[in-house]
Amino acid sequence: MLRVTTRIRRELDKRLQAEHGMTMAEYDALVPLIDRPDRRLRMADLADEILQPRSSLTRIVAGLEQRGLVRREPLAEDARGAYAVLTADGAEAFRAAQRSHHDNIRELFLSRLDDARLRALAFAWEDFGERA
Amino acid sequence: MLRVTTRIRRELDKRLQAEHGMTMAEYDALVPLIDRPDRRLRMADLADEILQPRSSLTRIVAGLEQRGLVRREPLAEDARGAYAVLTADGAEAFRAAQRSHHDNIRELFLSRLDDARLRALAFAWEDFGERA
DNA sequence: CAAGATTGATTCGTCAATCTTC
DNA sequence: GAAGATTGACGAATCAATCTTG
Repeated sequence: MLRVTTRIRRELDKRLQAEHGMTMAEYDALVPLIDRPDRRLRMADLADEILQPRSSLTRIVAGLEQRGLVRREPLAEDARGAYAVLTADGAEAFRAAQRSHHDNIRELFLSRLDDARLRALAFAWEDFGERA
Repeated sequence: MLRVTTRIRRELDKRLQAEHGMTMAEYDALVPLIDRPDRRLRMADLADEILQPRSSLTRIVAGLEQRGLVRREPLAEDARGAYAVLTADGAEAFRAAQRSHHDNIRELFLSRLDDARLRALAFAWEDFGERA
């Protein structure tokens, strides 16, 4: 199962790159940002949300910033910290990517499972992270 | 779910490296070899089994060969081809790695699911590869 | 000296190009 | 010219070391 999901993730990544020039690591980083009303998160908090080391997030945000999808902003309260802020371009690019990404997930994954199997999966995984 | 499984795989990989100096890609490549009675497979066939591009397999086998776990062997029938052959050292190293890898899978994954959830997972994933 | 963040250096994975044999 | 396999070159991920501010 780990093998299959890895394979699906690889294919999703490839398509996202081909269709939107965006890696899945970048996509994953944008998700928590677009969910925020102010579209910003501190670097460390964002890194934790997407389960990535801080150094990896630095590279990811650097790439996104260069393409104008995210910008860094210093904090007033703490001169050490920095926000990653989603730009208007970034929000638009993300939504476009999200549409085809969801389509791809349906095609490669969800459509291959009937209702009973989907329910079984939902049951098996619910609260996995929270359980011991 | 894809996120969680990716995270588990990352942790499994890290532990395999720390405990046995072996990546999961290497581990995955050894599995089909140890299953064969003659402990050998053609490079292209092995690449297909583990769902990796041929070029990736070449690197993986190169690393394993350097450590004496695998050796390359030319084919009598076709001078283009090459076998990857598991050595005695390789078989021993693999079995040791396999023990702790299975322990790690139990700890990070299986132990967090009760029987009902394990059955649900098995049901959801059975024959996934074979279905449309 | 701890926390937030970045950088240097290394490794891993992959594509496209290449080499050899069929 | 196609198949089997490897190599060159590049991108992505991550650890340890570093820089700055608290």
